Amino acid sequence: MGRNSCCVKQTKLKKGLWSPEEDEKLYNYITRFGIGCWSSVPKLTGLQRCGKSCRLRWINYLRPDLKRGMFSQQEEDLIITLHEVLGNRWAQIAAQLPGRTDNEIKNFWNSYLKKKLIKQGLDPSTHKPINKTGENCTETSLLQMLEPNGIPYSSISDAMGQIFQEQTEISRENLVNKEVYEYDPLFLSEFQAKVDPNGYHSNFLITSYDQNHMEGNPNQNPGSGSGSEFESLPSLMNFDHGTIMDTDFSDSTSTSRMSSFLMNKAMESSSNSSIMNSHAGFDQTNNLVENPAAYSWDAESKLDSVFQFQYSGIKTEEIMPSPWQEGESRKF
DNA sequence: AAACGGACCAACCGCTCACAG
DNA sequence: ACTGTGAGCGGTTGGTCCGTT
Repeated sequence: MGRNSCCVKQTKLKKGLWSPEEDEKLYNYITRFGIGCWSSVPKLTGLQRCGKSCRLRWINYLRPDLKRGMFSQQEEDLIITLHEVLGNRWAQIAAQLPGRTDNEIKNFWNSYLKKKLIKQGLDPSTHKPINKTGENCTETSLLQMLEPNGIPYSSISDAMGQIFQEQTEISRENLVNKEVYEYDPLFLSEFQAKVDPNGYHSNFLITSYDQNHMEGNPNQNPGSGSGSEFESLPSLMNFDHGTIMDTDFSDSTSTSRMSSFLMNKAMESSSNSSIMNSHAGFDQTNNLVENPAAYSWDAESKLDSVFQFQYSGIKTEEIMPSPWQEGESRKF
């Protein structure tokens, strides 16, 4: 039995979407004092929010190292591969994708990747081909398989649920026993070894993944300079992703959803660049300096169909858009 | 133009874990 | 060992957008 939500304790606490003013309060506080005790943040900032809500808002939205915009093909492949090994451990998956949040990845998985795997005939839970005997299938995938044949979901759902749950648990247990929790390049190599050469991941290749970057060594991020800047602010290094990297704010649709607070930050400093790199800089006193390029993007810019994705300071080849990037307009 | 439904995603909720007292 | 508290995680929900009818 869990405790009541912290937001329930105090009836006056506000819920729902954050206003630009609230964002600004939280942003100013964290950038000035760093991350400390979240439960005291509402009191210190004057926000009518619970600490939990403040933490979530910072992690998922306000923190400077967030990468916004669509997922690249590489990120997409990495998520699929990590999910195959880690399951729904979104935080651990997010730890391997700097600038992405667990919530973001979880939403991306549920809204797009899961369906993509199903379309490819793969079970999204096991990542194995869906076969007609139901072996290696989850409830969902089997239901999808049977439903077109005229068998109603409801008639088989309950009966199959337990069986599939057991299978999933066994599979998960094996993964947990691997104790793969931290980034390990050899571990990623193992991913490749596990990839079915005939399956979806046949083209997947992790190239030059920078271990120093993953270990939070900011000096291994040539060209950006952002890592070393963050190194000077230990209190802000308590992120899930301990590293800062170039951020692509080029996605116009996602920026349209930014709060006006962040948008204002952008407009203030977007005089000379259409697609900006996001660099949060800090001065000698560990205060965040509003770098002319920080939080800046051109709200009018459209994402090129072919764009460059900078990963760990290593520029990858041009990445072709995902099918859904080509075929449908999507918001990210 | 209005109604409807699906997709998306920010935020919440319930729970576990870690840790201090 | 027990209890209280805060942090963090994963599942779920509800509001909004957008395409279709």
